[in-house]
Amino acid sequence: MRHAVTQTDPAHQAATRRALLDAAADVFAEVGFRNATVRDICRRAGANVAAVSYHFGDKAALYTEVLTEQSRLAYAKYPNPVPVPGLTPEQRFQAFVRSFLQRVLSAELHARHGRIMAREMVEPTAALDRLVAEAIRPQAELLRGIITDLLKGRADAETTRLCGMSVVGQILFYCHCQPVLTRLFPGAKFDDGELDRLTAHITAFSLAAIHGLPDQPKPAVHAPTTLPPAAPKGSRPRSH
Amino acid sequence: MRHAVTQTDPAHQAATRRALLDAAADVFAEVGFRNATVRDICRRAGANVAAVSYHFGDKAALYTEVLTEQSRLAYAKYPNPVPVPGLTPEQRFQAFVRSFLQRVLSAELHARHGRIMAREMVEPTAALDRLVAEAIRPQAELLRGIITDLLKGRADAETTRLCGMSVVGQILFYCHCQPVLTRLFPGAKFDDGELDRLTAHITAFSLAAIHGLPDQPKPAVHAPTTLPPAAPKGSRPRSH
DNA sequence: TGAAATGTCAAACACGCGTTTGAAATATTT
DNA sequence: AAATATTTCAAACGCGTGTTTGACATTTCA
Repeated sequence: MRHAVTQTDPAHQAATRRALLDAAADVFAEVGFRNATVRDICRRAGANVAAVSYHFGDKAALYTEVLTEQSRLAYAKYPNPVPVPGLTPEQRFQAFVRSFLQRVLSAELHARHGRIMAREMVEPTAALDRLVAEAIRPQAELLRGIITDLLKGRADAETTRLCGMSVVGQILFYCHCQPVLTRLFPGAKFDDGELDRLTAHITAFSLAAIHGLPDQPKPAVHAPTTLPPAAPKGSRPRSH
Repeated sequence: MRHAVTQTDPAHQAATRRALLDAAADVFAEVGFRNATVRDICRRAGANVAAVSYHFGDKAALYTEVLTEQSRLAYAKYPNPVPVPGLTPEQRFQAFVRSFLQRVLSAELHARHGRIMAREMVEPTAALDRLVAEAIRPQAELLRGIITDLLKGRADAETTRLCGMSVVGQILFYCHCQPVLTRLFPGAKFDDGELDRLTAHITAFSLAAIHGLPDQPKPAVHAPTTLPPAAPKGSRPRSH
């Protein structure tokens, strides 16, 4: 990769920083910030051990740069749906789920964004606060708006929030639990090759849930094995 | 005279081993296997650095013992619902969700089981295979049976599996994404103090979804922003 | 008792880590 | 061409890690 040019010709000089960012994105996605070693990153980038310190200051600064870039790449390639007037809330909902899944599972981006985010959630670094403010909270607000429209005033803010978490939980499951899924269902894939299937299921499941929610949230039951608030047999609350 | 046991086992000698297991459970839950240090564990246990090596062989063996014990404790305190004849699938479903949430969020057990499992999923150790075989797969089978009953033959095996993952995804969300949740909703708690609320929501959401699923799974859509399966009116695919 | 077995401890070992160093190699400017 | 700035590199530094060591304390039991 570097034999065609001398080591310090301009193309190669710019390339070292780029190679470090690429290698670091892979390593951080694979093993997380703490377990990643700058020696491994530099080896994959074909650079010297001191390169990270020289080009980025230290390992943490490289990480935040990778985090920012991967997030930017994911949203650039798979942006949130733009609010086209005339779209039904159901259509906006499906588009939201689909783009979310794409960003998080995209094989073309090596699922780096999703895997880095998953690690950041289980083992937060100092970069998480900015990430929440700049990426996650807008995302949550977008989803909240869609679900509010879907509910058409049939539920309070708390229920709306819980519905949002039910949706995001379904999506992130395929990202957070890959190691378990591959062991539980060997042979089955849960990458973006299954994008259409996963989008269709999560959309159908969630829309049926939101449309079918009882108008007033039932009070919580206390006994461990008490009656669910659910309907008896035959009642299919798909009122529509 | 002692009994047939030739080895010495007064309560006092067993105390160090016990203290190590307790301290290790806390530390592993807080920072994960890789980031945990035996020095920290031993300090909290009031033991010497060499204690882990002496009593358990090495750090990894201590970890698998902690993993096994915490799983056992969680299931002992909050067992899966026993299949009482006469219970509706809806009742069995709610009991499943509730006990799952309890095991994973229990403050009394310091949420150790859930936090350790969350880390094990994002960063698997050699212990994950056994964990899947002994704990996770039976759990998945139990849920699959309940959902099969709920669906009453209205969906194929693949849809049943996807529904199970939608349910588990909702539950694990509160366990996997705590750091984000506390930043996104400061002041809100998502621990087992909210057990009733979370159980009620996940149960109502999922039952409405499962009861409301279309009888035949729709074919997956292919265009990135095409119609959702439930589009009332004004359906006009976006061109972009 | 006394010797063997068992548990504890401070110290040290071997290794991997992030980072720094100072010189050498290369680009850039004068 | 000379001088300066930039980038690379092998080597090493300082530190934290899991683990081992060997002396010492305690318990067991003939």
